[in-house]
Amino acid sequence: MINTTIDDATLNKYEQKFKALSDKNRLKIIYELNQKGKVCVCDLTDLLGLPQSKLSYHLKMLLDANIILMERIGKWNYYELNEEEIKGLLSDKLWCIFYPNT
Amino acid sequence: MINTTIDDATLNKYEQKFKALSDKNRLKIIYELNQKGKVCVCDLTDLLGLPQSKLSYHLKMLLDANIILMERIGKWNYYELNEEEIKGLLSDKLWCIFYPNT
DNA sequence: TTATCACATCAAAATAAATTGATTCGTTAA
DNA sequence: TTAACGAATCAATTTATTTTGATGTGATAA
Repeated sequence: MINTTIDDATLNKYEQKFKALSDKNRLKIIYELNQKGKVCVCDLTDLLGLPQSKLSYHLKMLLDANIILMERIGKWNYYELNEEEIKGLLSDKLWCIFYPNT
Repeated sequence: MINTTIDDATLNKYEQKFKALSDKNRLKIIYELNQKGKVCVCDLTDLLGLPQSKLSYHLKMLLDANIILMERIGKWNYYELNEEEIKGLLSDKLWCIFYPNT
């Protein structure tokens, strides 16, 4: 057997993605985005009861990991799940538990 | 629509599992365990070039998250992947990229 | 029995991530 | 224009995680 190894770029990439998923606030954000679809930050602060700067911080973690997508419309920033990315990452079983609306 | 929510125990559980996956050392451990099957700690220190206490720390993270399993045989501790758990967590696509021997 | 091996655990230090409140920036409404 | 709004960003602090080296523990071999 060839002694295969795993390249650093791949490790970094998945480290980042799992880090993004490894926080209760962010898991709740993902849950809410699945429930509501495309949501602006001001609505998410209400839904989650988080202060704005904290929410922005966590949204950025998820955005940088490509787990969510952003679209600016006027003065609102709308966020939604990047379903393709999430499905490439998580099992069907987990998707069903976590994201029951799909 | 009923305003469903997600319970705290579930959030805690997945937070822990994703945290366990969100570290390069631990991703490498998982990769090696997949390559080699059941491996004792002393062999893993060689394979990964990590000091023993550091390796023990990361193995504990993975063990606590139920991502790996341990068996003590004589004075050796053998670790292996908990494949069932991992497959319940990660997508097939990711499994293939990360764990090419299955 | 004692020495050694394989490993876990511990306490301290170093590093990283999250929280907070304030500030800034672009957009729109007055 | 300017005031207000929606949201990002920043600096300081708090909190959590990781690393390190040392010590402890149970199993085996001498």
